[in-house]
Formats: sequence, C-alpha cells, structure tokens
Amino acid sequence: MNIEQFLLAKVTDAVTALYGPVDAQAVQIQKTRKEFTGDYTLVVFPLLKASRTSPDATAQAIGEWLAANVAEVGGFNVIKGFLNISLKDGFWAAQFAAIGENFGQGAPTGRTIMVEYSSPNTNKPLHLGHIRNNLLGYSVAEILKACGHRVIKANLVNDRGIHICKSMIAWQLYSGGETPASSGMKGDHLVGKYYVEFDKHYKAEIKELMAAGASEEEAKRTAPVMVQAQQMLRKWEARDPEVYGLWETMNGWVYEGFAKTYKALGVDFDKTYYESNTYLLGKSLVEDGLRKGVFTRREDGSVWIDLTADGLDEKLLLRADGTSVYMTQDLGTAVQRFSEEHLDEEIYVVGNEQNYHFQVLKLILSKLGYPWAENITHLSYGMVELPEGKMKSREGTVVDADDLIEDMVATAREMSAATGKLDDCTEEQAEAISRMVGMGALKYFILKVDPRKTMLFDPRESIDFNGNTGPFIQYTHARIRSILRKAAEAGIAYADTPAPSAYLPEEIGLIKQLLDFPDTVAQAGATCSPAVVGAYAYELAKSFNGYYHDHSILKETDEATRAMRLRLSAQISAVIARGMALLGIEVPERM
RNA sequence: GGUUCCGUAGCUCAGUUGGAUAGAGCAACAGCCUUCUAAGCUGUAGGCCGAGCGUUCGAGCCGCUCCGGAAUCACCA
Repeated sequence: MNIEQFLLAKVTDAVTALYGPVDAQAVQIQKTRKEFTGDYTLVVFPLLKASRTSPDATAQAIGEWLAANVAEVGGFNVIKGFLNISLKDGFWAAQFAAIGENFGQGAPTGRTIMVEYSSPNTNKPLHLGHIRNNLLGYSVAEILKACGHRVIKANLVNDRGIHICKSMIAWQLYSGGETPASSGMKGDHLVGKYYVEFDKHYKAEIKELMAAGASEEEAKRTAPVMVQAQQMLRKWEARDPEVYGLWETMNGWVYEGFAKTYKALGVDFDKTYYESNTYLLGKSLVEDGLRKGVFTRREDGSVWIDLTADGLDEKLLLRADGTSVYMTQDLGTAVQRFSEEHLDEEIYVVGNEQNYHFQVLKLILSKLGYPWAENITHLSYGMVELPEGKMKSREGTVVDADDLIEDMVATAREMSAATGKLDDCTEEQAEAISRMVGMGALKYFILKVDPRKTMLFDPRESIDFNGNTGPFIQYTHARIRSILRKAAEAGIAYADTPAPSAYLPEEIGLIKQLLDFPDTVAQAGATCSPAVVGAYAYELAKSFNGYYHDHSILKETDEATRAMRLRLSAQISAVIARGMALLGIEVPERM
C-alpha cells in the first residue's frame, strides 16, 4: 500500500466520522503543489454537501480530526478550501530506511507484452527518424519490464519487395563489383548508395523517354531500370538462384551495418522476424473472413473489406492475382504472434503516418472475432523535423544515424578535453565516457519529448550539455559517485549508522522525491512514455544539485547526519542510474 | 472532402483522473569557484495556454464552432 492510499483511507475515516457516509468519489487527495506547505492536499469542495458548512470550516474540522487521530500526521493548514496535510519527518525517514534492493521494480504481473520496433528496410541506412523509433521502442520495453511485465522485443525486418530489388539491380549495373570490403564502406551505406543510384538513373531514363515523346506515366512504366527491377522481383519470388544469392549477399552487408548502428544505440531484440518469411501469412485469414461474410470477393478475384460503415474506406486484402498486401501480412503475423507467443498485448512502435493502417488492422481483427484486437496498441510517434523543415532523402536533408552518433560523441570528447577533467584517465576510459555522454545527450534530447508529438531536432540545441539534458543528469550522478568514493577512501562507514534526530527540509524533500520513483515508472508504463521518467530524473538531479550546493556532505560533523546524507546521496545516484537505464542511457562514475 | 493528431514564454518542451498564484531549459541580463567536480548554483526579465461559446463551485485540460499546422485516405511497405 502506498502513502497516498494510506492517507486516502484515513481521510475517508475522518469524513465518515464527522459527516457520515460519503461517496468515495468525493474524497480527492493529491500531492501538494510546491508553492504550498504540506505533503498531500484534500480538496474539500466535493464534500460541502455533506458537511453543510463553509469550505474553510470543513477543511479545518477534517484537519483537526486527522491531527488528533492519525499518528503519522504532523500538522495541517487550510487555504481557500484546500486542506494541506503534512506528515511527520519521522514517517518519511522510516519510509526512506525501508527502501529495498529492487526499488522501482514492480512485482511480476504475469502479462506478456510484445514491443515491435525498429523494423527497418534493408535498402538504406538508418536515419534520425529511425533513431527516435529505436530509442522509444527500447525504452518502452525496459519500462514495461520494470512494471513487472514479461516483454518480448521484436524487430520485423522488411527485407523483400521492389525497393530491395532497386538497390540490387543498380548494384549489378553500376557498381563494378564494389563490396564493403573493397570500398571500406559500411554495408548499409553501400547498399543505400545504390538505392540512390537507381533513382538517379531511373529519373534520367524517364526524362529521355519523355523527350522522345512518351507520356510521363508511360515513361515511368517502361524505363529500362524499372523494368529490370520488376523482373528481378519476379525472379526472387521464383527463387531464381542467382537473384536469390545476390539478395542474400546484399542483405548480409546491410545486416552487418545495422548491427553496428544498433550496438552504438544500445538497442537489442529478443526476436527478429523477416518479411521474406512472413509475407505469405494471412491468406488463410482471408478464406476465414470470406466464410464469415466479413470480406467479399469481386469479379476479378480480388478480396476486399468494406469499412465505410465505420467511417473508413474499402480496403484491399488480396490482389486479383492472389498475392497479399501489407495489411494481409500484418493480420497474419498478429494472429500468429498472439497464439504462438501467448501475448496479452502487443505494442507497435510505428510512426504516425501509419495511424490509418493500424486503425484498420484493429478493426478487421475485431470483425474477424479476435477478442485481443483491443490489446493492440499503436505507439504512434510524431515525425522528427529539422529547422529547415522535413527530412527528405531525395533532397539530401536526411540526418544519417551513424553520422549523428559520431558527431555527438566527438562533441562530448571536445567538451571533456576543454574542461581537462579526464586528463588523468587512460585513452580508453576517456573514450568510453565521451561515448556515454554523447549518447546520453542524444538519447535524452529525443526521449524527453512526449512520443506522440512531432518534435524539432535542432543540431545546435541537441549538442548542448547544460540545463535539461542528459549530461546534466549524468554529471549529477558522477558527482555523487565521487563523494561516495571519497567517503570509502576515508574509511567512512554509513550503511548501518543510526538515523539522526533531525532532518533538513531539503532532505525530507529529497526523500519524498525518491519515494515517487515507483509511481513514476508505473505511470510511464501505463502511458508508454519514457518522457515521464526523463522528467523525473531531471527533477531529482536538479533538487540534489541545489542541496549539494548548500550543504556539505563529507564535512558534516554530526556522524549520524553525515551517514544519513551519504545514504541519501547513494540512493539518489542509484535511482538516477536506474531511471536513466530505463531510457537506455548509461551514467558514468566520473566525467 | 473524410479520419486521426497537434497549437502553452522569442526558441525547444513540461503541465497527473478538471483544482490553489500555468512551470522548466535554451537564448538575454546580473551575481557565485581558497570550500565534497562551475557540464554546477542563485537572481531578473519574459504569458489573452490559437480564437469564441458552453458544461460547473472551479477549465491549459471536458463539449461544440471556427482559425492555423501535420499525417493519412495506394492492387507501396
């Protein structure tokens, strides 16, 4: 039972004793805002009908009852119909002392949740948009684990289709056999280069054909590279050995490249699915849907669902030639996963451009009679925009993931060199810390924004290491760890020292903030929002910095107080580390 | 046009199930290193919460109508 529930029960007792039985809805308790003194606040307006007196008199009466009957209540004040209740310092101190090893880790819920994220195409390297996706997916998965769920991180690799064939045909025609080994280029970048190459040649051919009198549509259809790419797709589907071999080789290059980027980002997966294995799924569902009369077959043989009654459109599920589309595959994979993995819930981390797709997906699944359709969540994150506007690959305004990562790390390196704080470290140590800090800046910058909002990525601002940033929080952690090291060197033991007789208001405040951690994690999990954890870690770090500035920890002369301060600091650094870990951010011992 | 989402300080963003005087950071200005790491701390300034109605004891938050912006409405994925 948490503190709020405890107090709510006591307040309900008070109200019942004073005014008789009252609707539970009318007893509203919340944390007291910072501007006022008190820990929890009872809003008395909803109780006025029962009390039949003024707001202030009601609040006063309840406050007096609580002060007299609840040992933990230390005092209260009444302001304009708000009863602010303060709990005794001793109560908070006892709560602090009771913090255990797995603080913030929720009890097992028995629920299994799959989080699908990343889901890249294998024809080009990852960019800034993918970074947001990957960071979000990883963090949400970690947060859900901390909430006590069993989590499966899944990646669905889009490794087949015409866009892959575009890179392949361009490589065959224009590369002269270039490989990652021969060029020294990262595999995903090399393949991406030929995807761009395809587009260049394709455009040129269209222009040529149109100059020769073809219509635009005709030119697009008959351009030789495109025709060859389509031939290649048909050969791939027929498992032509040569095409299939090339496909495996080039995808292999891409996977090597992706592995490096994923490692740099610190994300991982429990399961990797490939569309080349799953793209035929869902056809049996189509038969099922036809039998149930949910789908209809047209004269040309194509299969559709009419969703106009639900305010949507008609949707194709099977082409006239019997091949399936994206929706069909997604229906199939969803059904397969829920049954094979015994999922209670699935969260798709996919950009908001696919809102319509997921709306339709859920609707179709529920029409097919799957009760778990409502347990599908589309974590629909907003686009990342640049100061110049949207990222457009054709205009060369995409921010490449690998470049961005290296820029951030380089900036961190320069910053460390400028302060000279890492001068006595080894090269390897300094590099590891720079990487931690650079990545911390990048990850925090992206994750501190509410996922579903479109966000602006300003490179200048992202590289700022002051204020509400990852490095600020990491720095607080490093300073605390430094104090704890110094305490250990001086042989100061603090773990088992008895609690002091008195606490400063700031210390009680820090204890309260610490105790909020489990609720914060639960809220972040319920809303799929790493930003909630980020804001918490920032506030905690900020409070500690103020405290640290005003009060010495190691120089405190009272032994019990010094020990308590060390315990408090240690606990804060641990919670910062845990919170940041939920965002995929590491914290250094020094920086 | 239909559907979904967004409009809060100059800029980037917070703002719990409706609660008190709407908060941070950046940028600007003014201070604080002989003292546990100044990647820090303190202060000043900055607001018709897009607009208007409504719901009620109370609205940045809920409802309706506008205005402005985004995404989507493919036999692409």
